[in-house]
Amino acid sequence: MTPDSETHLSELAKALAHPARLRILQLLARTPGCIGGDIVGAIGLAQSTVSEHLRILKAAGVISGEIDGPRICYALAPQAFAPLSQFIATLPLADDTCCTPSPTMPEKDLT
Amino acid sequence: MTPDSETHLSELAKALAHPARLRILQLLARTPGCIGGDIVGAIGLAQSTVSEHLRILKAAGVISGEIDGPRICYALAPQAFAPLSQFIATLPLADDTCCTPSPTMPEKDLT
DNA sequence: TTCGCCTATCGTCGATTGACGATTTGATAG
DNA sequence: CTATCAAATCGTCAATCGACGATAGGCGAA
Repeated sequence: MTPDSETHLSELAKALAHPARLRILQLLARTPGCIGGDIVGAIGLAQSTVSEHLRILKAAGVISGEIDGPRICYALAPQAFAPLSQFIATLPLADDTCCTPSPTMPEKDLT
Repeated sequence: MTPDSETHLSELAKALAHPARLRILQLLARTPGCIGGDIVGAIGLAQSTVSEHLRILKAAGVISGEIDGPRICYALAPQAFAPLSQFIATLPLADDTCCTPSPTMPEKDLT
């Protein structure tokens, strides 16, 4: 794992690390066509705040914004999350570690 | 999607949203047995900083810490990431949206 | 051109995060 | 009991984040 890919992965994760951004992504996934300012109404935050979240998502490369006349058409770039999925998928290699209490049912840990 | 699960997902993502924590998770995944303070040496941060990252990971439920004599045995809880993987997996539903430039090859977007 | 709508950017604010050294807690060894 | 080592917690600091209102820019309609 190069420091580069580490940074990239953490930036991908950061894009998902906010409820508002999760909602935006879901909204994009659900909406059949293009969507612009309707996002503001659906999310319930100020227009400038939503724009900022969209900027973050775009900077992370997980959405793209196409200018479509007076508005903008946002679309998911689902492939962008592949590295993150892969990373998660490679983690459970160690499910036979010495003292895992119960990986399949970790109800109580010493929080 | 309940507000609850939104929060939970964003917290899972936040656990991954830092290079040091990614490195810790990888280290845990790679290490055959238990591991305690060796993490500090491997990560290259101060002991208190590493301890804080471990606390965050534990709070997110993605690792568990078992007291093992004078040290602590940390172990992954790989299942913890399942909700996040699922969320990502459900996103590409909209790959037929009106104006996706090219979901399979989004080389250039209007960054 | 001028108006109105949609989006982006700017500036500011409080809250949170990340890092560190210093200190405290906990358990084993002597 | 005391020394020692590992880990957690505390206190502090700079940096980043998230939200907002205000403002600026782009485009179509009148």
